[in-house]
Amino acid sequence: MEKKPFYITTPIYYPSDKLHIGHTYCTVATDAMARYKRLTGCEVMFLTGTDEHGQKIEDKAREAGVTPQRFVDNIVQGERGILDLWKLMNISNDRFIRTTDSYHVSAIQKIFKKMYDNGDIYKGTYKGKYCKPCESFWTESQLVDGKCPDCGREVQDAEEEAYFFRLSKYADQVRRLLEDTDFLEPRSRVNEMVNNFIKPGLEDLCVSRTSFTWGIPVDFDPGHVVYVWVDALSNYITALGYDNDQYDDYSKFWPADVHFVGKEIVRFHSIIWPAMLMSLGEPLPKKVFGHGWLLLDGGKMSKSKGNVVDPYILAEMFGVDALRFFLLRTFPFGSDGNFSNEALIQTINVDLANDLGNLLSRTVSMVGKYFGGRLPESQAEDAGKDGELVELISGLRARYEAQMEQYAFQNALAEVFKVIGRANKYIDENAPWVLAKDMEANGPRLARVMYNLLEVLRVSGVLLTPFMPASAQEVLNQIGACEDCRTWDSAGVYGALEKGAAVRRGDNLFPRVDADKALAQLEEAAQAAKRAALPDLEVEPQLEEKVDFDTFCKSDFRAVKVKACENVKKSEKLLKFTLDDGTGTDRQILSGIAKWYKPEELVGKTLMAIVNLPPRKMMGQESCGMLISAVHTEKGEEQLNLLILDDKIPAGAKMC
RNA sequence: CGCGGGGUAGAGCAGUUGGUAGCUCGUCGGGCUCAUAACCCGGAGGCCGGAGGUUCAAGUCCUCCCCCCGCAACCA
Repeated sequence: MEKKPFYITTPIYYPSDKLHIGHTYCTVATDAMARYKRLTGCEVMFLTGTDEHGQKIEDKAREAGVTPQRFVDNIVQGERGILDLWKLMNISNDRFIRTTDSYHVSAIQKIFKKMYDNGDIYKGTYKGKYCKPCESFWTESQLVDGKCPDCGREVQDAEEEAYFFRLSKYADQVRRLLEDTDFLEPRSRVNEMVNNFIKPGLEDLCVSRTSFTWGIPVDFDPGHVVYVWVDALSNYITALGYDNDQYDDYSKFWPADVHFVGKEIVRFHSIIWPAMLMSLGEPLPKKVFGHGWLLLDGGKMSKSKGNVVDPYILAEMFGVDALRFFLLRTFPFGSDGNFSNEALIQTINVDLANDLGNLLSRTVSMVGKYFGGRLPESQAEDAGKDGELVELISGLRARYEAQMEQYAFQNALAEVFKVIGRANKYIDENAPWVLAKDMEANGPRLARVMYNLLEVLRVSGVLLTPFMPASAQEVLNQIGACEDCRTWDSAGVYGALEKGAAVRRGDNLFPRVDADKALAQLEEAAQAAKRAALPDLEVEPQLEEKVDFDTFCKSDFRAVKVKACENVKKSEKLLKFTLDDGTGTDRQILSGIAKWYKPEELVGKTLMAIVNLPPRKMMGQESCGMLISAVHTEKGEEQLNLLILDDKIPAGAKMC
């Protein structure tokens, strides 16, 4: 039988920075959906990727002193980059598109030309405010107090030649699409779009730029590059081979079944993207789903707030499956959710360790203890005691499916865990350890109790596979599920597990997390990350104030030789130097550099000192002058290097 | 009156078309011992942001007000 195609996408992410937990959330959700569809027998195309052009990347690359291409290469392919992250998170995307891929670039040029030729893209002028020193355009609303938001200087009216897309032409069609169909979900987003953007009147959209060069050139008009809309949104079709020879699945997979997008880009996907496709005469995607954000302390996550959560740290600490599960189990997909480490740990401990992990552990252990790991064929059911559980198992797949089809991951998982909870209760009701006291009489009954528990684990295991691929397989392995009873079909029926399947006890699937310890570790990791984010190298800014030559000349700098050096008792910072300053009398200087130097390594060195500072007492000892050091900051940590001079310079030589 | 979302037990959330207010954690008490000090049962704890209104009946519909959050057009 022909498999039903299913095409699902994440947004393509903007690699100006490393990705955070919010991106991970969206990608994990898409992955769970893709795996679910594969499980049900669809032929799935799961696309994700990166949107790599634009001013911001160009600027960031310049700051970093590399070409834009190298800059994005590093974030995408580099260590702990985007590809690494998706590998770590066990993301099963079939394709990964980068807007710098050559096939995409040439396809975009064709698409742009096509829309130009059909009259939907035309040349006009883009009016704005221009800041000359910054060489940047701003809109009226971006200005801060009427001045350039970057440098605060005055801006001037300016015009720039640009291409525009006739978005206005499609306003009515798009409005009907939004209001009369379930193209955009959740429904609450529709009002927002219509009220905010369509009702006030859709203006034509500026789709090219001349103010930067890091973009796809408009091939028939040098100097212009394609601006983000056409470039980025079209990825969903170019990745299938639209207007290029790299791939050839367009007819098979387009229109997409669903685009998962964050609520901040719903506008682009529900207004601009359909309009573009209308212009191209191509079918529209079946659905755009705008999911919510993960908030921290009720507010938005952002670099500037310094509250960005690093998925690497969490995955490494708690396990990939636990993190994936948490994200989809805890938050309704359509609305915002409050992320916290406490909630993550709680979910792991309650759902995964106490309920699921412990159910597996106690069940497998009892099958081992009472039956040597293999249940007998002869089992005695007790309709009164088993009925409710058996019915729950039989209907679970259908309830799960109903929720999954609405992208209600949270509810789908709640259904699974309702049954897991019921199974734990079932153990209590049937007290297998009591039955086991008389195996002769109760053996078959006990076997059936255990079998029912294994069935709960089997069906749950199958249905949890899209969320926790590795752990769910381990559940199925431990209960000895055969290949045929791990399928979607088998998850829909009670009794698919072979009666005599052999269990195999394994390690604890989800160990309990020690919350206090884990939180302390996370705090530490966060601090470390903060340090790593500090600039590699910082030096003090130069003084604005001038010093006159005479004043400068009053400072008497001399070469000095270290005759002896020792730590000052009871002082952590001070070293005591005995110096030859060329006068024939030893000079003593105390210097707060013990953190950087050991006394013995400095003996015999030639250093630089200012010798006419007034003597000063430190820790009860006199210091006559000061040794000169170079200081700078690395990763926020102060670094110090003494000026060590050439040994051929004689003691007492004047510095000038 | 720019737009949208939200204000429900100590915390975090669910509440479909109006009909006795639920879940998880925490807390208090009990049970069990197979299991990852886990599991099971029970109790306490809410005038569902405030004020009006519709209705036999409102967290759920209508009006007004207060508070929190996000977005506000080329910023990807």
